[in-house]
Amino acid sequence: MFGLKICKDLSTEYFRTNINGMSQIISLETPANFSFKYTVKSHGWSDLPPFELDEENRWLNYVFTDKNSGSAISARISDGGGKLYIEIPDTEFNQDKLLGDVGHILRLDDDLDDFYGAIEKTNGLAWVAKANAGRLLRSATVFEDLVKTLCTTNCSWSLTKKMTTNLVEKLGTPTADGKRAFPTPQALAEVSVDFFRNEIRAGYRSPYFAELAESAASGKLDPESWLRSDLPTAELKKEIKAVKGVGDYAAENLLKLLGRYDGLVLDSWLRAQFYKKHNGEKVCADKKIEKHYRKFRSWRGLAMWCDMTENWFDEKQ
DNA sequence: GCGTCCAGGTCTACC
DNA sequence: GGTAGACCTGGACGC
Repeated sequence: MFGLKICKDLSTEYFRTNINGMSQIISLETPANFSFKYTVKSHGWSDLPPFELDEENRWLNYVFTDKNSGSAISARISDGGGKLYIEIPDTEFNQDKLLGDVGHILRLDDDLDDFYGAIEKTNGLAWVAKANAGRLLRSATVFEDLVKTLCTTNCSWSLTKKMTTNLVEKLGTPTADGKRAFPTPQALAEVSVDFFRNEIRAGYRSPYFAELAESAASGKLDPESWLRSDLPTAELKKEIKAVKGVGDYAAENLLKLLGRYDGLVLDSWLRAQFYKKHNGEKVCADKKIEKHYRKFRSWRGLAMWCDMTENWFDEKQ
């Protein structure tokens, strides 16, 4: 396992450099089969604030929150071949927590050997292991991923971006350099349903957001506990679906970000991609899609995602 | 510029 | 368990 443990091990080996006395750079070792490029572009999250991706200059920006102090800092993460370099302002911030969060969002502790083994003999998927793809970018908290997933339901990607941007800009903790973190459950719980409707443009989802924020802020619901849950995936899915506004698609999307790939996360886009690639552009039942990926067992959701997003990457590594 | 239609996933009521 | 209609927004399109 990489992630937190390794981050702790590295905590005494920080590589610090002052840049004009304004910022410092911390380095973090990555697993041998980690690809920065394939991870940050693994799905649409890098397009949503507080993520900011610069493909040309190869860095990913994210605004981290220190839960204890309540402060937020903007961090620029870039790849240095075997290491990540994280540039942060030269200010007081819990660096162990920051490194843990970086490991979490980039899935450094994901063990994909079994997945690569499951797909290595499958025509059309060999590139995945070769490119070290398969790590799916996620937010620093499950709560943030849950809210963002709700923002993807029943709307266009542009509306998802709009809602997420409004949440961050109107309710996120500001950083010293003018950026904002994703709002905490407490910050969301302080605004009304009308605020979600009129300011966030969440439409009919507004009461769902208000209810979710209230539950998470009061401690009645603890989305972070799902990361450590021992429940079988079907049971955990049932628990996630108990959140108003979360149906099959949203629950499976969140499970995917929790590291459980049993579900295919079928939405209209994914179905259309499958019809195009494997069914002669003809519509078919979901059961046929499920049958196609059944052989990958607990990895079927990740196998399908990689299969459908193959053409997102210009050249294979 | 305005009106209309459509896509998108979930909830609720009903069978 | 399956199905139909409502929910709401932004984009596309026609006028």
